[in-house]
Formats: sequence, structure tokens, C-alpha cells
Amino acid sequence: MTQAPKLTLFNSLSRSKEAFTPLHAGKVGMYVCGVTVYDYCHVGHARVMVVFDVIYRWLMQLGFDVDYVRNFTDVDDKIIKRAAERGVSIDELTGAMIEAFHADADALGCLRPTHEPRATGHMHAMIAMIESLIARNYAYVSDSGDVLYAVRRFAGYGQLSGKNIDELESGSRVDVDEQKRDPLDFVLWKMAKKGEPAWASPWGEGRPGWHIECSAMSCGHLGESFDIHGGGMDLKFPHHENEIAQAQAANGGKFARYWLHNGFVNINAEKMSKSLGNFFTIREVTERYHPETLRMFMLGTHYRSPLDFSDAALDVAKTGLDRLYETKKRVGASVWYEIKDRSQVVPEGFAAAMNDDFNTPEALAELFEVSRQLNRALDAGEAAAGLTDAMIAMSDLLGVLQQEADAWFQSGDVDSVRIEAHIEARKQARKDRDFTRADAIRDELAAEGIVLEDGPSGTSWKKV
RNA sequence: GGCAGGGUGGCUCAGUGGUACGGCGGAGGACUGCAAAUCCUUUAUUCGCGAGUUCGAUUCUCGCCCCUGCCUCCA
Repeated sequence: MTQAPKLTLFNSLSRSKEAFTPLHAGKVGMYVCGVTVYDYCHVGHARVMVVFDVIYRWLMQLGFDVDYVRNFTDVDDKIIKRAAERGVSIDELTGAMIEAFHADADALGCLRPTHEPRATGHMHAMIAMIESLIARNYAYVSDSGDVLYAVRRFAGYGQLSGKNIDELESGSRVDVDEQKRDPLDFVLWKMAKKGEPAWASPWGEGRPGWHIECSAMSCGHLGESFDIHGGGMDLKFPHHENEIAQAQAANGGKFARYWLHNGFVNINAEKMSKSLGNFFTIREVTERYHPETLRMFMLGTHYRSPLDFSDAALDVAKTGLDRLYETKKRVGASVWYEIKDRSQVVPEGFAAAMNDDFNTPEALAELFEVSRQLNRALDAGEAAAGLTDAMIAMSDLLGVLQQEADAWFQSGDVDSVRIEAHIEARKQARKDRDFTRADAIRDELAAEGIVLEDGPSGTSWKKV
């Protein structure tokens, strides 16, 4: 049914929805800016992971062969500083943080990108690009030896963020740096001070500026021109703007064709960020909520809209997931995984929602609707294999309902043997029609957060 | 100040030129010994405010108010 994919997506470059057509038929090259690995990821990072994971899954569902590249910035001032503070080596710090990143991403149910390049592994490509920029007069070596990009040389500067160079200058929040010919110029290669990590280059020992790595690695993996480039809204300027300036000046090509930017995670209507200190790490949150609940919470809002983070919102996400898991439980673990060709069973409405700029709230509405229909069929004693297939397909595409229903409801430190014993005792009491005693047992368990459900096939329990 | 994106029921979140999706919550009902779960019904004469275009606007245009973000590192 997903024949003739009519995928439409909002391109930040044109600030409008556009029909998606890949550069090479049947293939999609997608680059997403990852993280600087000097600390644990917070919920804002989680959103990027989840948003582009869903996009990745949907592109594959549409039949595209997707090359999904997400980088790790593993050389940077903040990393150097943090490593020094902790008295560990740069490699130890970045290695540990990359490991933590993967653990978080895995917990959130995100598929691994096809490539996860590290900046330190692509020095040659970056140096080559800088050389090209110098050769074409888009870059210069300053008095201090740093290599800088001459922003005014690039005619299209500001096209992505809608900025006007002259207004940027007058904004004057840009540091006035004596070595810069123009305040807007940014560093491509930074000379190393003693003790700092350094790589050999035609300009001396040093390290790359932040922006050059993404231009070099995206082009390196996907070609000078590729389909999708994504990241958080805050990367639009200056990072993505600079990426465009670098890549297009160096290659002369088009660079990324579609730019996707996800909205922020807010707390009390304020952006969650390191500098404001109002952030929660993914691991802090997942100690209190299942990671899938966090994922569900993110799916409930369109990826470009701001997302307000709060326990109340997570509670709502959990309640919704509980509903869906209740259906999964009724269907039964044995038949849940017997899914046929997914493309044959994804409901029209779901596909339409996803094809409309990855509208997950709308897609979720379809999932809830099918869940309801399935419950109705189950109530009527029907098998409803088609509805089950549809529900499995949709939940797999969104990356939810990935746990066993029993595990979902019975997680935590509970003594299931003891609970089963109580249930047996209550069963006998009910059989004897001693409801006072039966209710007492139920109340006792309820006090511990264990809820009993009497169904046609016996009594089951769940932890709330 | 410049630029961008928003203001939809108690909360949350979609959406459309012809009176509004889903979730949470509330109310009533079915089921149940009673519950829980599930299902059914119901819960915005209304989509920030004021004009305009139109047969008709929440959806298009203009103005205003308010919120957030970017303009420096930031997902």
C-alpha cells in the first residue's frame, strides 16, 4: 500500500514543505549532527536521536536504501577542558561518553546509523577541504597562524538561517577578534597551545574548528551533494550556515538538498540547555520512567514544535502506552511477532501522516484507533489478524511496544511468586464466595501498587 | 533591534476555506460479586484580539497583543 510514496517534508532552506525526490533513485543519504562527547546526553539530545530514528525507519519503510550518517565531535575545547578537570585523557573521556551515548540511544530504541564517524578519524579530509578553501580564496591564514573562513567571500551566506550579513555585524554579539579580517569569520584550523591535542597540517600543529568536520564527513560519506541534513534548530545558525559555506565553496556543488531541524525540549516554556542548567540527562529520566515512555512522550508532538518536558507529560505518555500494551497483552505474546510483509499492512492513514512531514502525533492517533478496533474485535471474540498486523507494523515503525507486555506491566522489584500465591488464595476465596476476604487480599496488594485484573482466562496482575 | 516559529476544550496535541484528530482527565452506561481492564455514549456554537477578502475563515490578507527561539558554544 505504500506504493507511490508521496513523501513531503519541510525544508528549512525554502521554509516550506516540498515533495521529496532523492538524488539517486531508491537511495537516500542522510547526515545528522550528533553530539560533542564531553558529557552525558540530556533530553534535548534524546529528541534528536528519536526524531531522526523515526525518520530513518520511515524512509526505509518507503523502500529507500538509506545511508544514515551521524557524527561524534570528539575534539573540541570543551572536551579538552573537561578532560583536564577530571584528570583523564581525552581518549578516556570521549571513549566513555560515546559508550554512554550508545547506551542511551539503545535504551531509547534508536537504530544505529549506518555510519558514526568521529572527527578525529577524518583529519585528512578536513585538512584537504581547508586547503581547497584556501586555494579558492575562501580562507586565509591569520597572524596567529589560525586558518579562518572569509565569510564575506561566500555570496550565499545566510540563505539557510535567513540572516543578513550586515545585520549580523551590527548585532555585535560576535567577538571582536583582532586576527579576523571580518568579525564574522570563523575558525577552520586552530593552532595548538602546549599540552593540547594536535595534528600535523600544512599550517602547523593544531586541530580543526567545529564546523569543518561536518562538511568534511558528510561529503566524505555521502558525496559532495546529498539528500538530507538534519539536526537541532539551534544548529541552523551558525553551524549549518557555515557548513554550507564551507562545502559549497570548497566543492562548488549543492551540498545538502533538504534541511530538517527539530524543535527544542523546553522546561517551563524555556529551552533546556547546558548553559541554563535546566536540563535532565537521559539516564536521570530513565531511572524514573521507562525509556520507551520518554520516546512516546516525544512522538506525541510534531518534531518541529517545541516540546514541554515535565513529569506530568511523561505520566500522560506512560498512561497512553499502558493502554496500547493492554491491547498487546490481550493479543498475546505468541501471535504478536507473527508479522507478514509490513508494507502490506500499514494503514493508509498512518502512511499519509508519516508522509506528511513525519507527522507522528497523527500517526499515533491512527495507532490508538487501530488499538481500539482491535480491542473491540477481541471483545467480540474475533481473531482480527489484520488489525493485529497493522498494530504491530505501526508500533515497530514508531519504535514503541517493543517490550513484552508482561515485562512492561510487571517490571520493578516485585516478588511475583508471592503475588501469585495471593492470587491463588483470592481465587479460592472467590470460589467460596467469601468476597470480604477476596477484596481484602486485593486491597492488600493494591497498597503495594499491585493491581489485579479478573478476566475470562483468570486473574492477572500489574505494577502501577 | 533583525530574523524564525507559535497562541486550538480542564491539560496536551493534530488539522482543515464549509463549525475541529488523538491522548490524558471528567460524566453516564455495558461488562464484573464489587473492582480493574476493555467497549459504548458524552465532554470546544469554538480555534489570542480586531478588521478585511469570501456565500462561508479557526484555516487566506492586514494590524495589534502575548509567548518562545536564533542572532555567542548549544540538539
